[in-house]
Amino acid sequence: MAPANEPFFITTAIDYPNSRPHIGTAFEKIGADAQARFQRMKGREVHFLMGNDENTIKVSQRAAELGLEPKPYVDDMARQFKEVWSALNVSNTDFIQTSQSRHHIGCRKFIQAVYDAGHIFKKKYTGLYCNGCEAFKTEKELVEGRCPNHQSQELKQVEEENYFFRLSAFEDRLLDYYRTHPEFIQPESRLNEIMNLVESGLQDVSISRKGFVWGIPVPFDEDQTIYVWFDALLNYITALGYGSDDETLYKKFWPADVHVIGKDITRFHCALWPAMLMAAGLPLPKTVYAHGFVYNKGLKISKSAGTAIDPMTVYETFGTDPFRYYFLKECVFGSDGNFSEERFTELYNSDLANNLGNLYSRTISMCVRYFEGNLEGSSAIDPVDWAGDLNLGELADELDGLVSRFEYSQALQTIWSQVLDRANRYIQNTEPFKLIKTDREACKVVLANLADAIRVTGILLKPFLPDTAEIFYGAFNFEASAPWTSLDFTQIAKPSTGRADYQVTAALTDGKPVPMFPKIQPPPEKP
RNA sequence: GGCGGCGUGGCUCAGUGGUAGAGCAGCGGUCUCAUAAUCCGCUUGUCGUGGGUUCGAUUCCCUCCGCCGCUACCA
Repeated sequence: MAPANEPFFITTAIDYPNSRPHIGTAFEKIGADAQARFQRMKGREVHFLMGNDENTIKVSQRAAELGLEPKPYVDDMARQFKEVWSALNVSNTDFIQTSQSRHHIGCRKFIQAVYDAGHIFKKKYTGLYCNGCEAFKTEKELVEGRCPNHQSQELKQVEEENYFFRLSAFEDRLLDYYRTHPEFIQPESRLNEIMNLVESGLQDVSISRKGFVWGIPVPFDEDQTIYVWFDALLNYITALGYGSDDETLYKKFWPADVHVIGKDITRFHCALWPAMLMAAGLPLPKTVYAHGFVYNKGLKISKSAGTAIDPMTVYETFGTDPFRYYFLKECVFGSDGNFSEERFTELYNSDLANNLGNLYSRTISMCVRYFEGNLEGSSAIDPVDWAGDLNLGELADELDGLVSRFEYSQALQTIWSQVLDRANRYIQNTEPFKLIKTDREACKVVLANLADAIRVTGILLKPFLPDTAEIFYGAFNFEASAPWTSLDFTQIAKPSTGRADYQVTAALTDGKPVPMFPKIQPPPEKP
C-alpha cells in the first residue's frame, strides 16, 4: 500500500470544445472522479487534471461560424464544461485550456527539447488539399474523390514542408516497455491491440502545419504551428508547470499515476505519448486506463444522428448522485455501456429508492420514534450483529482492490449485496418494531447495529456518491469520533472505541427524514 | 484480408471438465419500522450452429452463423 500523503496524479482526456459535453464524456470524468476521491480517502495527495483541447482547426472554425474570435469562444465553452463537471460533483483540482500561456510555454519548451535531441526532422508532405476546409484530406475522408464538405470544389495536390517526429525509432523501446510494465495499458484487452500496432511498424508522424494563426508556433520555425497530438498530449505536463519558471508541481506529480481516456485514443496515449516522453528524456506515466463508450439505447452517440444526450438534462431530471450511480454501476468502466431512461428509472427505484434510501428512512425513523433519536448507552454496544458472518475488514480489502482496478460496477454490487441487503434483512429478522413493545434494551441493540450499518454505508459510498455518503455519515454523530474528512475504507471494521452514544443528527421533517430518493414513475410506454 | 474478443433464462451479466448462477423485471406470499418499501418463495434457459477430444463439455479443439474491437492522426 502506498504511504499516506504520497502524491497521486490522475488525468482525463482533454475535450474538444466545438460542442457541449455529452454523457459519454461525463462517463469518463465520473469514473476518474471516483478514483480521485478513493485515493484521497487512502491519504494520497491527489492532483486531478481535466481540461479542453482548444488549438484545433475545428474549434477556430466553429468560433468563426459564430462570429467570434477563437479565444472568447473557447473561454466560454470552458465555462460551460466546468459548469457541467461541477454539477456532477467532479472534484478536479485543475482545468487546463490549451490556449493558456502555461500550455504554450511548456509545449514550445518540449518540442524544442525533442528537436535538439534530434528526433524531429523536416519533410515534404504531398497531399490533397481542400481550399474550402483549408486542410489536407486523407483518402479515407474523400467522397467520390472530393471533400465531403465541399463537393463542388476540386481537390488540389499540394506540397508542404512539415516537421515530423521520428516515431519509428521508438518501436523497440516501446515494446520493451510494454513487456517490462504489463500494467501500463489497462484494461488488459487493450494491451494486445497496442502490441499489434507497434509490432506491425510505426511510421513517423507529422507534427506541424503551415499557415495557421490559431495554435502554438513551432519555436524553431515560427511559420509553423504544432499539430494536434503533439500539442494535446502535452497538457498533462504543461498543466504541472513543465517548462515554466516554477516546476514544483511537475516535480511533485510527474509521472502521472493514471491517464483515464476513451478507448479510441488508446494508441496516442500508449504509443505516441510514451515515445514523445522518451524522446524528451522524461519519465513515462505509470498506467493508461482506456474506458469504454456509452451508447444511447445501443446507438453510437453522435450529434448529427441526434443521439447525443446532454448530461445537464439527466442531471436536472434525476440529480447528481443518481447520475453518478447509473454510470458507475450500470456501465462497466472498461467496457461499453448503455443509457436509457427506462433502465435509469429501474435502477434508481430498485437500488437507490428501495434499498439505499429506504434503509436510511426506516432506521432513522425508528431511532427517532422509539428513542427520540438518543440511543443512550449505545457506546457500550458492540455492533457486530448486523454484519453476521461478514468480515468487514476483508470486505474493505476486497473493495479496495476492486476500486483500485476501476471495477466500480463490481464494487457497488458488492456494497449492495454485502452491506445494504444485509442490513435490510437484519431489520426483517430482528423486528425492532416488535421488540420495542417487549424488550426496549434489545431494540436499542438492534438500532445501534443499524446505526453502524449506516456509518459503514456512508464510508463506502464516499468515492461514488459523495453527497449521499455525507448524508449517511451525518445521520448520526459519527463525526465526533471520526471526522468525515479523515475516513478510509478500513474504518468500516472499527466503530471507534470510546465513542459517544449514538444520536440522530439527520435532518428531519415532522420527526421523519425526507426521502432522499423519492421514487420516480417509469416513463410511459412508447408505442 | 490480418490480429483479438463476444454470443448463457424477458433484460444486464457471472461462471465451472461432471448435465447451470446473480441482479433487475414478472408471479405468489409476508411483516408493518419505512419512499405500498422490506423480507421469503417461485416460473422461464436445447449455456449461437455442426462436429471432434473425453467415461462425461456450457466449460478444451475445429467448422459455420451472427455481433463487435483494433488495423495510424474525432470523446
